[in-house]
Amino acid sequence: MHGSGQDKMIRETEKPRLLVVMGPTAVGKTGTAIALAKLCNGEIVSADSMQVYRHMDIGTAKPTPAEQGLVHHHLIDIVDPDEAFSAASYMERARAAITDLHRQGKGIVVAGGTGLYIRALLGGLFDGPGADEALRRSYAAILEREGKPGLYEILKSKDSRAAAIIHPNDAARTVRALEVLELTGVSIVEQQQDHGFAQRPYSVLKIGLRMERPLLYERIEARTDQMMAQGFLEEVQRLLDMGFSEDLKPMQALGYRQLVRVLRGTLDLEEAVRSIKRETRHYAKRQLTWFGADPEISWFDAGDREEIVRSAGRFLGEKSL
RNA sequence: GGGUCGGUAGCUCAGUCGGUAGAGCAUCGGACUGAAAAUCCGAGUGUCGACAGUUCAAUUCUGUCCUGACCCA
Repeated sequence: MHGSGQDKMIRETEKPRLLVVMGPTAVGKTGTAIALAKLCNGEIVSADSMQVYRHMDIGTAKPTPAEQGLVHHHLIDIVDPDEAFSAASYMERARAAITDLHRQGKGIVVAGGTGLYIRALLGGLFDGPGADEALRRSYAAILEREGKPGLYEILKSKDSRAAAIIHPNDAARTVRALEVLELTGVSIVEQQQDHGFAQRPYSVLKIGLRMERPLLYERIEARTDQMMAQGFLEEVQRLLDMGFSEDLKPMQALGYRQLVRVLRGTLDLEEAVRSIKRETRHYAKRQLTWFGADPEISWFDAGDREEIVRSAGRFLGEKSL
């Protein structure tokens, strides 16, 4: 016989169970996540690299106040656009939120389209140094002066293992590899291989939402038009008025960078909307590639809410067995 | 009605002094460990308007037709 005290102990020591809703942009993750959260008396932990920013609402397709009123959302509106943020900050804060929810006995639904953030949350990141702005500025200067070949030559001479993996044109990864080597003395490749995203702090059901490509693209275009109608351009103007520079990372995001140019008068509005639609399609394609490579994902038709709920119920139900 | 210039990839076009063709964008595929809506890599997907003639061989030359733009009436 099991006493209730023992049950409680088992429950407290077992890993938190997570429903993770993933898929390309505009496939309907928000609605599915809300439905699942209601099912399990849960709350939502967003896994979206843009929705973390305050004041960026329309362009990031953030859940509306009404939607956020239905179910509590975490990891949304947690930093200003001029604050540093990263996959590591995400991991730390999302894990804290999950620990909290688990203690409260709440259900937990992770939902988002940022593959790296989900991977970091579920598997960890190698224990390396964060961004070193001074170092990055100095490499940016080298890049400016000598171009990508010059930067890559430095990597080749200092870390041939990393150079073998990183493409000469990929300046972002070249800089990161140099940064890690300089700050730790150990090749980034070695540290990544040792780590291998091997942490398993959670018990997870990965729910992938799929949709026929033409329909997905239609939804992306319709949603872009809707964003414009809702005042996306005005939102960008507001951000600039608040003093957030167009050089900030989040202001380089899809849509924001085009609309900044419209406001600067260097891009035609119609052209900008076309560009946003096109690049959002490309973005969805990259997400599909990322998630498609994950063999742990169970895929569902985005519209088949019943089947998703049934599978989630089975996964969560095992908890009480 | 006459004339000129066009019709080649989904789009805009280049090209072949006759040996079945290639750029940009679109599209498709891939990578991704502290910027990830970022960054980067790869692939041409084609009745060369139609029919006929010349030719070993025609998308290319010739003719007719269809079609678009412009000019003259």
